[in-house]
Order: sequence, then structure tokens, then C-alpha cells
Amino acid sequence: MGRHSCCYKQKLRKGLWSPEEDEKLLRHITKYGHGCWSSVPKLAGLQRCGKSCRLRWINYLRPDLKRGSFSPDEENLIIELHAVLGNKWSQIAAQLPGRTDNEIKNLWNSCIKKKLRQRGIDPNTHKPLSEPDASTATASQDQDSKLDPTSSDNPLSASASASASQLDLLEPALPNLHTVVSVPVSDNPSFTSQALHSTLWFNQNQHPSTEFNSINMNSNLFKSSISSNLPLDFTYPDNNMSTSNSNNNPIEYENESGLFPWSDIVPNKDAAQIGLGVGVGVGVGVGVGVGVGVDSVQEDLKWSDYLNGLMPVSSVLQTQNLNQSQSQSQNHSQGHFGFCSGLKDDTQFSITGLNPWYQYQNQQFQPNSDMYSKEFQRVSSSFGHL
DNA sequence: AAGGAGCGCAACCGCGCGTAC
DNA sequence: AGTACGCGCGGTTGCGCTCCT
Repeated sequence: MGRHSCCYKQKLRKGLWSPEEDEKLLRHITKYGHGCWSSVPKLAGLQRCGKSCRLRWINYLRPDLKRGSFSPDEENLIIELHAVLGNKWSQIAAQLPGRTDNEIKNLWNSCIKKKLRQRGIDPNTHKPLSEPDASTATASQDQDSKLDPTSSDNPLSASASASASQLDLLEPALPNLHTVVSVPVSDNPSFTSQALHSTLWFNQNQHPSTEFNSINMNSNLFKSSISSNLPLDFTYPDNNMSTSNSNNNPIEYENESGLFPWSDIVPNKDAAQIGLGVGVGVGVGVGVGVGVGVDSVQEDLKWSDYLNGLMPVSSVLQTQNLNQSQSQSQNHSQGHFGFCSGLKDDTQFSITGLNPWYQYQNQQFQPNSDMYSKEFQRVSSSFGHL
């Protein structure tokens, strides 16, 4: 254990790689593959340890690496993923094709941390800093007063007092949620409701022993269900969903990645009854959300339909600017908080306004519908335990 | 113009885990 | 079962560039 034997060997070069070394390594791996890394330097004629070769290949020479600075979309995604995964750089990198863990780690330590602090967010906990700067605090106070100026015990008001980011509004609603669904955001007209439908459906019929009504997302049972092979049955309405964001960068619906611990669960389209959605908005600002709804979407609706009034997507989808996104996220947080109005005040089961899916659900899922109100109340009472 | 500070990035280090023997 | 080894990961370091004074 500990130090590798190769590190004890003398006469091995360290430090920056020369172009000649790069060429040797590149030529060797291109021709033969890397195989056993410890043998690579010898076979490639390099005075390096295998570990150094591996690192150089992974972080620099790999042909599929994306060069250049990170896009706002990528930065946002990193923030979202970090909120869920923490310093699991390799797992975060797995969600960003062409980016390395080292690159992301460096970006985080050099740029994103700073940006979050400037916005009054603790980059480690993703919670508001204890003493936010005055401007942030003022802005958030305005948001609070719009949200519910009369409710002093409104936990959302309280949590938003330091900063009005999405993360604030979700705290302490989702203190230990370790689950992410990457919800695509697009201005692509072919973007259909199925794409929006990136919600994990939870079929209580197939597992009557699992009490949806009493599920507590903070419970160890729930968390262990999510982090292991669940006894619950999560399904994906659309398995092969893939779309693009407004930069036309593909956002893959990763249902086989390590991101979803339940990724090996067999999809079951017939299971969609009560939805438990856990989502992260991509490229539209800081937003981690959880949605609860009834699956009422049967037909495909075009993305343009949403923009034409079926759902109040608004301009939030058209910006890539983090600042704009954040301020918009504040607006949406208020605007769509009505969705939670059917829940008890202390439910704290909030929904991000950034996620079109939740906005869509907000419109479709009207409590005054007899069919849905029952279910809604059921769900409401369920999450009243939180 | 010179020097120091700050920053970004590439590379290294040390550890844990898995596997072969 | 114990040991050695290889791999991968997260944390850290150090170099070089840019900006500021």
C-alpha cells in the first residue's frame, strides 16, 4: 500500500511533460492501448512512472477531451452535481463528457467556490453563508416579503433570509437528498413532453409493503432505498431521452450512469401513477428540485406549446447568464410556490421553478381536479411528515 | 519598469480498494 | 488469510502567467 514501487525507482522524470514525451506516450497508446499502466513507460520508452503516464493521458492527451473554458451550462451543472455528490470529482466528471475530474476540481477550487461565496452561498454546504453580504441579504428579504410576508414561521422565509437562491429555498426541505435527475432544458421545438417527463415514477401498487403515504425522505429507509438497490420501483417514462440545451450541447438522459443508484431498475411505463420527481435544472441557474405529481401527461406536447402558454416557462430558458438565472430563479421560486400551497405550511416540500417539468406539473396538476386532488392530498399528507 | 500578490492549471502525493497470488 | 501490486481518487503543491501597486 501507500507509495507505489515505481515511485521509489530512481532516474524517473518528474514535472512537466515535454512535447517529445507526449508524442511518445500518445503514439504508444494509440497503437497498443495502455494495458497495464506500469508497463507503459517502459514500452513507450519513457523515463516516467506508470502513474504519471496514466495521469498525463487522462488529463491531457486523451483525444476525446474537450478543450477550452467551461460554459455557463457546464458550470451550473457542476454546481448542481456538487451539491448532491460533494467532492466526488470523478462522478461529476462522468456527467460532463470531455472534461476531467482534475479539470473540474481545479475549476471548482479556483472559480466556482469564489462565485458561490460572492452570492452568499457556502460552497461546501451549498447553504447560505452565516453572514451574507448586504446586497444579497437585501434582495432576499424582498423575495421573502413577496413569498409570504405574514408568515414569520414559514421555514422557507426563514431559509431564504440569507440568500434567495434555489438552494436556499430548498433548505431545509431537502437536507439529505442524494438523488439527481438531469432534466433537459431546450428551446428545441422537438423537445416533447416526454422529455419533460424525466421524473422517476414510483409505483406503490407493485410494492404494497412500501407505504408511500408515510414515506419520509429523511428517513434512513428512504435514503438507503435510494442509495442501494431499492425495494421501491422507480421507472423512467422515456428511456432514451436525449435533447440539447440552448447551446445545442447534448444533454444525455443518463439512466445508466452511476448518477442514478437505481439505474439498473427496469423501466415500467405502466407504473406511472404517483410521481416522485427529483430534479436538477441544467443550465438555467442554481436549482435542485423535487416534484410530486400525478402523471396526467399522455400525449406529446411540443416544446413550443409550453412556450405558447401551456406552461409559464418565460424567459428563464433563454438565458445562460448565471446572474440572470439566479435572479430569475428567485422569481420562479415565488411564483411557483403556489404548488405547495395545498401542502401543510410546514411541509417544506418545495419545487424548483427553474425546472420546466415542475412548472408543467404545476399547471397540469390542479388541486381542483377531483381526480387529482385526492391523490394530491394523499401526497400532501405524505410529505407533511417532512 | 520592477516586484509582489493572486490566480489558474498541471502534476504529484498519499491513501483506499480490488484483485491476483 | 495474508501480502503485494495496480489502479483510481481526492487533496495538495508548485510553476508560470497576469494584474496591481
